[in-house]
Amino acid sequence: MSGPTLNDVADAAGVSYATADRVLNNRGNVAQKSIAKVRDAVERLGYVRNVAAANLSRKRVYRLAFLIPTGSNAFFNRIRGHITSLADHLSAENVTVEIVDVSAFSVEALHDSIGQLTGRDFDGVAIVGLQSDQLEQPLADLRARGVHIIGLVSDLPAAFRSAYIGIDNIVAGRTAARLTGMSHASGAGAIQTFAGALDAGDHAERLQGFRDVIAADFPRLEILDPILTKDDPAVLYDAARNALHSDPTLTAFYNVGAGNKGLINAISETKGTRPFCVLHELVEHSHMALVAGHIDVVIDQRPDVEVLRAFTLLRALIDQRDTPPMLPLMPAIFVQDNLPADPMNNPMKAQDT
Amino acid sequence: MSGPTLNDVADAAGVSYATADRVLNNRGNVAQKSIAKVRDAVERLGYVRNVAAANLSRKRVYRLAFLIPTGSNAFFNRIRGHITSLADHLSAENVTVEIVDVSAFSVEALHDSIGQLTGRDFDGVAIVGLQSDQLEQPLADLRARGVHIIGLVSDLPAAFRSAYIGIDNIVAGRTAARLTGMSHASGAGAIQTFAGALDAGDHAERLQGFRDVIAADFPRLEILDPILTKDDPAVLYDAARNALHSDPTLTAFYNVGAGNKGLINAISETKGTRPFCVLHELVEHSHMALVAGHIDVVIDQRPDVEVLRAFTLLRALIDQRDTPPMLPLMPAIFVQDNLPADPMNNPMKAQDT
DNA sequence: CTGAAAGCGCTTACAG
DNA sequence: CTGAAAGCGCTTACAG
Repeated sequence: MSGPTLNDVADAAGVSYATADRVLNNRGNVAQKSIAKVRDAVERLGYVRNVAAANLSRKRVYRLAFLIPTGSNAFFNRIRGHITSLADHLSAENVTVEIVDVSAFSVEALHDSIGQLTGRDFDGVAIVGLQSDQLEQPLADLRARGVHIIGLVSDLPAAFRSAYIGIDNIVAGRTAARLTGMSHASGAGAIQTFAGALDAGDHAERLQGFRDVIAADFPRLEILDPILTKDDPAVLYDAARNALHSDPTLTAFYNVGAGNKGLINAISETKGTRPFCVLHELVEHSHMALVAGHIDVVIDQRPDVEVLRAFTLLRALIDQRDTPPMLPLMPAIFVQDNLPADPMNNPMKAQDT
Repeated sequence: MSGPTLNDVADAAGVSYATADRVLNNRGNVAQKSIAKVRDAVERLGYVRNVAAANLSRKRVYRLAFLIPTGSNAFFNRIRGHITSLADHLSAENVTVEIVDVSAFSVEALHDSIGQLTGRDFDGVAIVGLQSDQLEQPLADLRARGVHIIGLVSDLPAAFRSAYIGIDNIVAGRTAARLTGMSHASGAGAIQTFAGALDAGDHAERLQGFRDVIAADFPRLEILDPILTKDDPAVLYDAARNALHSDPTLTAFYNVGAGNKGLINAISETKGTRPFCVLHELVEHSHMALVAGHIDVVIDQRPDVEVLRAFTLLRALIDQRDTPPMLPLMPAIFVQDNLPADPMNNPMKAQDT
């Protein structure tokens, strides 16, 4: 069962255990001839290292940090919850994690936070990033210390992180459009869109995916220009209320950004029929709105899966293992009937994708 | 970081390492007084056993078996694929798995297969079950040998297995109904349903969930009685073709069962508009049909997650650990835009829910 | 450049 | 009922 051990390899190669270990872990200081013999033996025996044993021996500790935007944003609170709950689970496997709060949307704040990480002796960090070359220097410094870096939910400058974990926002927008289109049964309609800001990459991308699908497959639907909300519930509330009252021809609402509480409140105060309503991220209030029938569809990026993948990836990176193949993450569609039982939607074992 | 070890516990309790171990693992033969002292020390120190070290030491091997229905059923082929790919991953952790083929839908065949397992020295088995008291005897025998048993996808008599992993089919049917209803934009319509057979519990349940939602929230939609297909693509093909030609008032198709290839073929041969179409299980042909626009929605039970959970649960059971909390599995909704990149939809780490 | 040895946190005989 | 010791497969000083 257990396959050959390093001992078997060393024997087969005719070298000592220590030497076999050296070539396997590229510790250097080994004669070419020995390297060849060991490599050969590994090949022949099909040796595969026992990671559990290795970690036990090494007393490997994984010191991880997550840089997460602060604020009352329900989505990031959910992310926080997933991190803590997984960290809890993983404390038995010698991983410790620290969640570092960063001012949302501020390049400067992020720059400084990354800088502060540098002295801290972390092994790996996951960062909810921004696209700005101002971040390159602190990221490079961090990396120079041997810290592994990945982007989470929102990417960092690509050359300065080992991987990115997040959904494709164009796909998320397309998915929203598909369901919105469906809901019109090939009838005509007008869709009011909302966005936080259009210079933030992800909102623009979602909107674009949305437009692409509507244009291609639902040509009878008109998309009204997005109302910009700064993701502020109060702005959403006013805008939605106003749209609801002043434009009875609207057949759908689509908010690509946050601040949904305001949108939901505006809808719930309206009597009679309402527009078909799609928004992003399953959090407590969107969950409740789905159940109450105030909205129809939530497109969710599965933060539980994202967090789980972040841990898996970071550990693999730290162990210098091949990183497991990470398929693109696809957004999940929720209606009121397939809602997860647990409001936190906990990663159980999480194990599940 | 690493917390207290059993050594610390033994010291604190004033007993030997071996004795501490005995009470922790309930090996018996320990004085009440010692037990109390150890329990107390564990409590005080917050000791938590290092599973990796335990397994390393024990040379624990997990011999698992999966009993899966044979046949060309694409869904079960997908299940098989997930099992093999995960098994591959887990071979490094000393788990071996054998997939045992069983004739589909046959209580006798299942009875015999379970019987044959009894001599085989497995530690845990996952069985795609049937509800029949004929299975109780062989299950009881198997269990008497210390084999852990769980139901997978379709349950066994509940008293004779430790857990069941599968979706709630009523929920699956409700979800299908929600999307079907949505697609009518509060217009009227008529839905042709298809089912393999109505005595098979899961089909009846899906249909019921479907009916419940339509009746409650989409009263203008009429549900036609299901055409029974035995999940045979040829039957589906003929029935769908016939319905398409003879009843132009149909606005939707819903197949609760398998045999979708036939349904898809019938639709793809039809010119002009077609009914809105919802079916179950994402497999190669339903995936392609979604992409091609022959169907609109696939409700999927996430076999990757199910298989992953089966492994996790079986190992926990075998280790006599508390089984991780398993939230009810919710069906996933796929449209052509949020389809997984990998046709096999591999459980990466799978880790994800 | 190479080896022998201790130790990671546990389990499993074995001997009292 | 209790303990001392070997061993699981590795890594890490330490000594050549």
